[in-house]
Amino acid sequence: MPALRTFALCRQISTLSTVNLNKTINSFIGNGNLEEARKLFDQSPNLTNIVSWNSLIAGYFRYNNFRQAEYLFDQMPHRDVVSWNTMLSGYRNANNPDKVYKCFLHMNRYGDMRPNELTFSVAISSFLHLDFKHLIPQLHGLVLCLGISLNVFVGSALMRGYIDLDDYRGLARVFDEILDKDVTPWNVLILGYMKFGCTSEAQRAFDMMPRRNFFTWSTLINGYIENRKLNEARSFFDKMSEKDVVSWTAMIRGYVQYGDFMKALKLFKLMLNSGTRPNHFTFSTVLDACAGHSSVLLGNQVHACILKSGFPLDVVLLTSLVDMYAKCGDIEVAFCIFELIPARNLVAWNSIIGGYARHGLAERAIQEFEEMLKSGIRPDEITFINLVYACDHGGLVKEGERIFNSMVTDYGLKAEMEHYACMVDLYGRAGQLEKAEKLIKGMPFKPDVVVWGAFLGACGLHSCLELGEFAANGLYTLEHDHPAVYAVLSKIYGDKGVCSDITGLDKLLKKWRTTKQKAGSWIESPSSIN
DNA sequence: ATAGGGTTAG
Repeated sequence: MPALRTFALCRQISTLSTVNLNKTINSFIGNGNLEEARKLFDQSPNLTNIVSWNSLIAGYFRYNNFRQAEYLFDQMPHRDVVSWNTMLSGYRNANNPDKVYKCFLHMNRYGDMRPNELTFSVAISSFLHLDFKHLIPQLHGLVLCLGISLNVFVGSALMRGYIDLDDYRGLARVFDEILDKDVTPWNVLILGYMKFGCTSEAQRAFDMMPRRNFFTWSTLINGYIENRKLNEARSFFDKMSEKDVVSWTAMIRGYVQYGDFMKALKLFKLMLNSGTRPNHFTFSTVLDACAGHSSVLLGNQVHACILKSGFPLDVVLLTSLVDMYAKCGDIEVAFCIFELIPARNLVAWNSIIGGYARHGLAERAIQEFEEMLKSGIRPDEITFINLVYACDHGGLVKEGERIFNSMVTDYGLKAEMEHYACMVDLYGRAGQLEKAEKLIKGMPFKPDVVVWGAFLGACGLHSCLELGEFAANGLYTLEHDHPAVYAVLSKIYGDKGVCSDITGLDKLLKKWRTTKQKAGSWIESPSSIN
């Protein structure tokens, strides 16, 4: 009897100490003191239980010490479902879906462990926006087979999966099946409807949901922006009670995206007056607006605003400045700022090369390209669009041809529509119409309006009747009343003294005169934000 | 001890 009592007492003491040990370890981890936590853990091997192991593993993941987390996991005498989930969630937060996948397989194959809701919520959410997303319906099947209920976490993750897979019905079905929906599944539903372009369904969900939070409003507004409904977006944006930097920036960005630069800049001014402080996302977006508006005056004001705000000029911000000055016509200032960028990345190089290209400074564009290669940055498709564009506008036919070919042979990049359009323009301007024709005929996809337009323009420039008709025909198949068709053809016919054999060309010409596209200077007169 | 939504650069 006394022996039994002693045993019970010991047990109680040891249980208490284990709880205390866990508490102490956790408080060390909470303070970021992993070393102390580990020391304590190692010093009391007979007091550690599975909770302390799991805590330490989670702690190592939190501070990105994957090696130690994996080491401890391997050393564990027993693992429970929390141990596995901790590993999955650690890998998920480290953006390592590959390891999530392997760990999930391992858990089910050898772990003799039944996955729970948390397992699925973590696994599914790691597979979003990736090739792994095709596993998501299978995981859904497994959830059903195991009789696991669709709680808000699993449900929301699954909904996002179906959005990813463009499965409208999957999305709606999962939403219906979620038990005790809180605000998140509703938000995801709005997100999905907006992604599918169903703005009125999204609006209806917004109207009928029982509770809304900040994300609900953001999701609705961003959805309207995505669907080009700027007025709706703005009207909800104005009704939003607590706007933060992100919502302001998203709204400003929306205007920039659709070319309404002045509205973007005015909204930026409202933002400053509202007391919300811009961050580098905002500044970068606003500089984009200045660039689009081609107003170096506004750009200067924003530049001054950035300097005054004491905001650190990082690569992104400096690149936006380079782009802004280049697009506003001040390529020399753009270059000065470019030289200030300490660690130039691909986008920074592309900006300056693009700037030179737009200014017709082909040699300098190519020179910067060489520098870029020397610094070990690999060019991408955009780099080559800029380079070919530079050669096009600088009249460097041979060089353009060489660069275009090296893109494919030396860098393994695929020529896209814009590359072809530039090359056609390049050959066309130089009068090498046959080469342009050959390029068009050899394209792996159907030429678009820009390609045909460039070719047709070249035919007009060099008054080539036969190819001009070929080009006009190509353009006509895409757009029946493209004004360039009649303009260019009538010029060629005039030059060649050929009678129009297109029925009603004169009538069409008259129509063209009335619908002629408005031309405007790229550089607008400076104006202030008001 | 492990879990979920919105914004950058060409």
